[in-house]
Amino acid sequence: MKAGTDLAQIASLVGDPARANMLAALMGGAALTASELALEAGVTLPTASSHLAKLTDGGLLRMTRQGRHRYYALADHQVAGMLESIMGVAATVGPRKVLPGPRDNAMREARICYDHLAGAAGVAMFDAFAERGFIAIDNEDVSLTDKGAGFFRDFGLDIEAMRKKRRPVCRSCLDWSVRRAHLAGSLGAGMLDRFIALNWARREKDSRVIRFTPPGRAAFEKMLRTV
Amino acid sequence: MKAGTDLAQIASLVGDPARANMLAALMGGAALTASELALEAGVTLPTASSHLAKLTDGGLLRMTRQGRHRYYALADHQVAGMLESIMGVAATVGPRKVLPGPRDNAMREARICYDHLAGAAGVAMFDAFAERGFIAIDNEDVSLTDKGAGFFRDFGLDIEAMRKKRRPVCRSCLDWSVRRAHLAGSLGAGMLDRFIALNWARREKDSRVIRFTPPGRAAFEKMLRTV
DNA sequence: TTAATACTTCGGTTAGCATCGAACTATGAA
DNA sequence: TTCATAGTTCGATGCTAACCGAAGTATTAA
Repeated sequence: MKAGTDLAQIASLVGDPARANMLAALMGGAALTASELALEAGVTLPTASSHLAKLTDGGLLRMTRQGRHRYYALADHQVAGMLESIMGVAATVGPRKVLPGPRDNAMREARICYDHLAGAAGVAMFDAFAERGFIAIDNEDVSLTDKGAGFFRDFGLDIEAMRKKRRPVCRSCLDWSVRRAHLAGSLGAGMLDRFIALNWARREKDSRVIRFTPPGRAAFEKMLRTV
Repeated sequence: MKAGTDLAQIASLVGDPARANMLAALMGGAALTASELALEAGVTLPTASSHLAKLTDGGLLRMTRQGRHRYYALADHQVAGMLESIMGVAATVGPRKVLPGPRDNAMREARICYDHLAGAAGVAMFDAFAERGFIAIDNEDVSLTDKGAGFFRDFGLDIEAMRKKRRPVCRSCLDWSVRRAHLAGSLGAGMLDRFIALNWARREKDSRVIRFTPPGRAAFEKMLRTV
């Protein structure tokens, strides 16, 4: 019964449309200012300010001052994971009758999900790695194989450093747009970092869209084929 | 922006105290009648009925009629996972002053998490195995040692068969009730199977609670000590 | 048929909270 | 200092939704 109260407290924070829009915007991983979030949520500054205070008090956001700006970001990975899991449920039960506009198309193709690659490109990568036995999948659980560790090391990732961190190396994450799993965890984040470092892709400013460069797209697809 | 709306829709369903209490009660895995859930939520039948309709429409619950009863249960695995993840956030953020009721106590003590043992008993077992060097823990990653393989073989598990499967043999899984790791993967599942085969424990019907038999409890604790 | 149980629907009340404008605080620039 | 930008606090308003009692439907029991 007290469990229900805790549940309700957190969920009701997410359950308001204005706040939910702010949280969704922050799932891109970037920290945003109060004004930007107000715009994103479609409310005035005072309203946004009140919501942001609630979210921060509730432990869902953390705030850092920088000059006269206040940057808000998701508090931690656990919060991001919770939001993804709610989105996952929303995607499976939702009406799903939205015809995607041009911008949505880009989102469906490749976007950032907290800090790793999601969308069709993310799903394709996940499938390719599984196919080749670089990752082992057991329902919800994903683990890195020895064979995979070798490949990712060659690709420029520091697997040992990842293993030392508290964050899971491998995780699957359900994609709301395609309803398929993609690669999360520090491995997923590391791969996206590498793509950007190699100039295969870049983040679109103030958006969750990931744009592949033409040579990057080719290299990415080649990697999937040869994998 | 559409993402935020979906998010809010689902979260607001969970965000009402009465509904959250119902959902929490249903996390036990058992299907409950409308009257039972009304009692659980502390509201009258009409109010409960209205809430249950919303939850069912929203895709969070599924209902089956049986005579003049209507049994409600969580819609699927994904919904249960979402609730767990919200509880996880609530636990890290929340005041942590919950006095668990008798039923919650059983859940905290020993319950099933997918297919392996969780709760205090699961954590104790995990710690004991780690202590003795049967499993090696490197932050998130857990691996089976040679010494451990010998022990588990003697206990009746087919380690070689587990290694052949794609599923990771060893995994750790974070427990929301105690916030400590316990043993997942095929080894975790195998151990629980053995406990049940040995009649040390059994699953409570329509629930996630695991009940140890008195001799089973003694044998389990002896195993932990001698391990 | 009658009665009882299990649950839903309807209607009206109430309380909470999201919202905004206006005024206030704080940081930075001229 | 003065002005501008960024954000918060306050007070009033209005809408939503949770709630219950009473009446209605459905299923089983006698």
